[in-house]
Amino acid sequence: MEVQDPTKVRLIDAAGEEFADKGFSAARVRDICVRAGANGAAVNYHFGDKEQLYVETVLCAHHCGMDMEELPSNEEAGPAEQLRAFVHGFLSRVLAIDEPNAWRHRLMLRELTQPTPASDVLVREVIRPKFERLLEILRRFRPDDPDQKLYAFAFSVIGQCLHYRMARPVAERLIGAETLETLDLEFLTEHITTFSLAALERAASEQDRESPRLIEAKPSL
Amino acid sequence: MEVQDPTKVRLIDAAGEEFADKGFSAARVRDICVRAGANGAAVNYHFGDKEQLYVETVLCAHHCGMDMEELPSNEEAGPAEQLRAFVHGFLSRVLAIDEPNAWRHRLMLRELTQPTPASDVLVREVIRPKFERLLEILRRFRPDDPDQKLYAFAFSVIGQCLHYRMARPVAERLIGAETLETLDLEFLTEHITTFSLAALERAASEQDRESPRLIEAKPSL
Amino acid sequence: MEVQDPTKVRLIDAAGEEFADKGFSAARVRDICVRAGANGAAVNYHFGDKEQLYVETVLCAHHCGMDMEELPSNEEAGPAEQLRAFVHGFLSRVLAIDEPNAWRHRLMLRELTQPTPASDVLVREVIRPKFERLLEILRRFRPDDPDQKLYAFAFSVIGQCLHYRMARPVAERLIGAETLETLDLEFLTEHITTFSLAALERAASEQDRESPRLIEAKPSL
Amino acid sequence: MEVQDPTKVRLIDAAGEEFADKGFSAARVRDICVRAGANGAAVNYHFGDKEQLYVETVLCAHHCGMDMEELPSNEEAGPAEQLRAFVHGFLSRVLAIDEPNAWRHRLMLRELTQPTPASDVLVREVIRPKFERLLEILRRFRPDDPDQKLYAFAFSVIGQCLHYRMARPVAERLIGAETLETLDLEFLTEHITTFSLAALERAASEQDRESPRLIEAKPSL
DNA sequence: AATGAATGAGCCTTCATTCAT
DNA sequence: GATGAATGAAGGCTCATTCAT
Repeated sequence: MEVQDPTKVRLIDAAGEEFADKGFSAARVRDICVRAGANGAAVNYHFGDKEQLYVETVLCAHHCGMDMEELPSNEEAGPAEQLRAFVHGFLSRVLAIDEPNAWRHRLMLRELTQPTPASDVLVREVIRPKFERLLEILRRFRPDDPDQKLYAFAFSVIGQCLHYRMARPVAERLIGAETLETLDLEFLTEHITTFSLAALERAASEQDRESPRLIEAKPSL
Repeated sequence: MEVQDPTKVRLIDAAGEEFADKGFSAARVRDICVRAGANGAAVNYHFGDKEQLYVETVLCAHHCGMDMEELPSNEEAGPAEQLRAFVHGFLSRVLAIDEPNAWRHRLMLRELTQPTPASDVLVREVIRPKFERLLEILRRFRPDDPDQKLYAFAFSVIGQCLHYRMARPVAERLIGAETLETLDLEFLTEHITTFSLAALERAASEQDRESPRLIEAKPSL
Repeated sequence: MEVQDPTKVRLIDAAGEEFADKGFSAARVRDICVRAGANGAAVNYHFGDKEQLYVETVLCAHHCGMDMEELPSNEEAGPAEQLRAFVHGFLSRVLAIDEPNAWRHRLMLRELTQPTPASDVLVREVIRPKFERLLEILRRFRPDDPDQKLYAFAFSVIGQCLHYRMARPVAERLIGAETLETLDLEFLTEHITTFSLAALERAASEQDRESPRLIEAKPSL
Repeated sequence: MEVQDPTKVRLIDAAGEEFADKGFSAARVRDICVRAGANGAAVNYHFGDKEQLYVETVLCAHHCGMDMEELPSNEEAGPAEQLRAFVHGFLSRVLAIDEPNAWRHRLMLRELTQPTPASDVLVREVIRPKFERLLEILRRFRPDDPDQKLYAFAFSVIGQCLHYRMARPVAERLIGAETLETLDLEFLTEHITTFSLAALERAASEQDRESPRLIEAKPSL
């Protein structure tokens, strides 16, 4: 029933915003302290230096706030439903941008494209479990495909989702902010799930036709 | 037909590498000058300041080196072939990472996620034409879909491709560098084209049946 | 007969080591506290500030631990024996370096070369009595010499002894640590006493003959 | 005929004064820059950081200014004259305190008692040659003594000289500044030379009598 | 009596920029 | 056209000190 250290927490919260907005090198520890309402030496007192603050901020990003499980889906549901649940859960975090603690998502996205030593833990504890979960779902559609193919499927699903955060600023300029707003969580969940199901449910025989390099060599499978 | 100032060119080239590697704020003008074999005051002499150097570097990234129209697809080909050609062309740039001038791609990718004032021109002159071209292709598959839906299709295609650059560091850790190598240009062109065609070629009637809120009602799948 | 505050004592002991090793400004109060196993605010709590801690440490250096009067020489002994006893006592402290409380000696040596306000007391209570004692001894050799000459003799004796602490690091590099080890307390007591006696016992008449500006005149030598 | 860089030279000069006065850690680079009339970033521009400035300052201390050779003594002079010349030359630097460039001496004295990595060069290039020179002189007095004994003689000579710099502040308080002034270069040269000659010229037979530990064991030699 | 959290002054250093040549 | 020297602003960080408990 102990009250958690408010200064340190506020510091991490402020650092999260700054790091997510500006990146590590452009973020100023002074700004972080001001934002946290703390003294300019506070980060050095609590974290040693800027880099350790960054590490702790990234770790906190998925320890404290990323337990937003997308799992309302029962395991007994069909694979399509599981995929839809996965996409929904994934997108819900990808699209979260205005809510409090949104910096956690933005910061983790930064780690995806520009990994730092801090992202090792991130991959191990957050991303890999999620990736394995997706692979399981996909394997129910394509039990005979090699891993390589499954990976490509997984990346296709993930890539579609992530794109809405990664390239959001550009997307806004391309189709306008209002139109982009209409591509909301429900719409995109439906779209991406359907889009992906079409490929996954296509008969394996059809699938094989598509490999131009192996047409003669691989007759029936 | 004058030979361009070699120092200025070397400067932009060096700046491109630095900016692509480290981002704007983490890049050091001194490092850029050293890399270009120029004096420490060279960027200020040639470009005024760091920011203008960045702008010119970004502009050069698609003016000088983005002779990106490697699309050998004839207009008379079927839409599937056109899509394949588009994906192939897009992926070829996305996957280019080791070749000289690779910084141009990496730098533009940075602009996607963290747009700067310099990216306005980028969107207008490079990205939008490409996006429109993709929309044309997709519209031949789905002439009756609203724009909103077409945008979603386009983003699905683009997102799949871009993911292999955006999240490449993480992907390497997830499936291993060697396995990731096997997902090469040919393989991914085939995979993404097929994956997308499956969704695009599915009848619109099927498409519409998939209401996201009919989970229990969903009959067969 | 109260047991003295153990924390305060440990603090002074730790401070002594730090100050003797690094000097006043390079010593860190945090390191002192850590070394004393006390809280980081302990020195400010017990001593007010760093400077007062230094003063108290210097004072303690000769109050508590400088039971330096190990001179077993009887007053009735000849002056040569008294000189030997003095040199022995002085050297024994000068050469003490590894024993516990060695910081007291090292710290006082620092005060010799870089005096601080704290060294006023040191001179008055420790150094001057010792100096006067040496002058008494020397005066028995040279009752007719002026003070100026006696001072020079005294400084010659003291200078020879102190050199083995002052320039010890350099001496080690010059002749090697092992060879320097052979110049131990007994050896040096003998050497310095003999060396000095030779000068002291030389007849004053001889002494005066040695005019520095009679280089050619110098007869035999 | 090139004019030497004034800023860098002024910087070293100012640094010399500061370091000699306050030691490395207590010296402020800002003060050094102010004293040199240079910008606060000047030391970092010219030397990289404070530590490298210190090293260069120490090196400069004996490269540029320590070529004040005490050698007006001809090699053909007797050993006593050579010793006198050595003492004179050594003392002249030891006592130099008010003249310009005096910081060189004070700084090197600091290195004697508190050696830093920078003092390696100092020992090798400045101190050891001087020490060897002294040993040569002494060996002419005592050709049969072992090295150990010669070292002790050398340290006795050096110790007497150095004491007037090492403990000068304390000596002032002990005998008064005015009296200390009378112990000037000429007086001390004479005193220390005579003092040392008495010991050196004492017959070897006498010398041996003095070793109390070997009285019975070492009868005649 | 003693501590952990927090502070503020100031230091070293970095870095883009300018200036004289 | 280009450079080396020099600068000013600002950043991260250290450290002694203070305060509430």
